[in-house]
Amino acid sequence: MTVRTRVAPSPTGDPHVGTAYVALFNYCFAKKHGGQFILRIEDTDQVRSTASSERMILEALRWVGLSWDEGPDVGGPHGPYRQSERAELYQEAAATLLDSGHAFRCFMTADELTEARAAHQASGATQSMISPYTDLPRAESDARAAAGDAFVIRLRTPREGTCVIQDRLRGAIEVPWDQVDQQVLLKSDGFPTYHLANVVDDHHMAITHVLRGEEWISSAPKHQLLYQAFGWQMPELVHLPLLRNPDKSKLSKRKNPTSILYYQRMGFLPEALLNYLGRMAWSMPDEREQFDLSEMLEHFDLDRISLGGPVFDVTKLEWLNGVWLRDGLTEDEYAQRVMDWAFNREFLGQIIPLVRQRANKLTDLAPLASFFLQGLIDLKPEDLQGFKGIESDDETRRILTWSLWHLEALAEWEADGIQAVLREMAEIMGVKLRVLLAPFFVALSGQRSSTPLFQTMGILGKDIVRARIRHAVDTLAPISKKEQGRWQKAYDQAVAAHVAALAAQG
RNA sequence: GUCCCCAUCGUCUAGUCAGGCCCAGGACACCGGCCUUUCAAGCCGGCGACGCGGGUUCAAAUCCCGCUGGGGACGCCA
Repeated sequence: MTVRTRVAPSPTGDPHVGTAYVALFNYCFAKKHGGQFILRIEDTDQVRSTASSERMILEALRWVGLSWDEGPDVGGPHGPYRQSERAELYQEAAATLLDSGHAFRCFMTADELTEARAAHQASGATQSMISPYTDLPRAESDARAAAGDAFVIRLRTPREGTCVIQDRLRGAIEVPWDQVDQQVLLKSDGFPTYHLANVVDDHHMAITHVLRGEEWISSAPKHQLLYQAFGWQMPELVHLPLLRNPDKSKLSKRKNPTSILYYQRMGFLPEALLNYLGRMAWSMPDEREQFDLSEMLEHFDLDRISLGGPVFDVTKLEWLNGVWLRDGLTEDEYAQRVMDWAFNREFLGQIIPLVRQRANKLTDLAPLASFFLQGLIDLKPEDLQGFKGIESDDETRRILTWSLWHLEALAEWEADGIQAVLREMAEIMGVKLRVLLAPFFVALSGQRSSTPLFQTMGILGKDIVRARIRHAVDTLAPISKKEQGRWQKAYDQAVAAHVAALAAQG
């Protein structure tokens, strides 16, 4: 049997380093065994999936040096490789489960569900919740469906006994069945959830081994149940430890830059980033720190995976990147990398229009544009003090923090959208736009005035902006847990009040 | 709260499955020194961990149990 693995990112945001980490291990495992590595796009969330996210994820994975044998861009014998294009397959699968009694229709509305969940929680129940439609006779269920009542299809789960799943790294894992919920398999929009789609696709794509994040362990019983219901052979499960923030929680963009694009923009080499990800939970037999993909592949062994969740330590990544920069490249290659990174037509082309009116000589460009080429900006508290219209450090910190939160909601990171969001923020906070913006100039460029802010932010990119703003806030004073909670509440209320006011206006 | 996973320096880890070679090795960071016109880089040195308690054993970082701690899941997200 040929080993076949896959990585299945969801195109709902920026390319995540965790995706590259999981992809790397899947790639190495498949290739080590002479097998194939597949890339599949899990875009069953109609609301959040975007084409641009998918494009960025593919580009980012290629950038770090990964490639796949089958995927939406390269095709393959088991396509299509985008779940939104495989809808029929899941519908059929769901119908099969309905007929075999392994699944049932649930007619609860979203509101009913929310209420039931609250009641369930309040009751102090220690078992998973059960739908009132679990045992609705099939004829009645069919009748309601035919009448046009909205429904989802849920998995019928055993209520007694213990489920045993096998994890390649951990051995047997036992989960009481009464803890396993009646997972929605098909949503009311007719699209499958991850759970159904992933089982159906892994089977049809002949996936033999699933290397995925540890966060999936708790849904493994449901997946196993599905394989059994379909009468399919289940792939071997390998749950990888999760990448962590410095505080040990699951790596998240609120606490740490997680986008591959950020590390690219910050001047990390793809080889170094991939090398570093290969050092997460894994080590070379001789413990060497620097290695490339082919070397990792040569020595890859699942048994060398350690199970403690590794903290993604940017400082060590920086050191490793330095090693690559110093020892891994010839001078010509180095020069080429610098050009690829920022000294190219495309990147300079974005910056030139912003600086040319402000410069009399080419030498004027360096001081005007240097911050486009920097990482974090070195700031002293005084740099962020004495703004007209701002009374205190806390006000500055709040302006920056709230604005950052507000910007998170932006679907597409470009100047016009950024402008709209910040204008709205000024209104919400009841300050003039120019007052609100003043700290941004310093936080982002280190100077009181610079190139036009919104366009500048667009070019810098979401992650650099986020990192610099956070750094500026920290320069004045790090946000304490208490403050975080208080501000979040106040922010939510202010936004709600603003929305209400707008609605009242008509 | 319930269930599940995990546990070696601050961080990444070797060693754990096949107990003795480990009063625990390497790397990052930090501190000190050497080199050097400066700063880096490099080299040398220092600091620093088997979470706790019970067992099993001649012998435990390694095996077993409990506790504690950390993490994850509990969505018509993935």
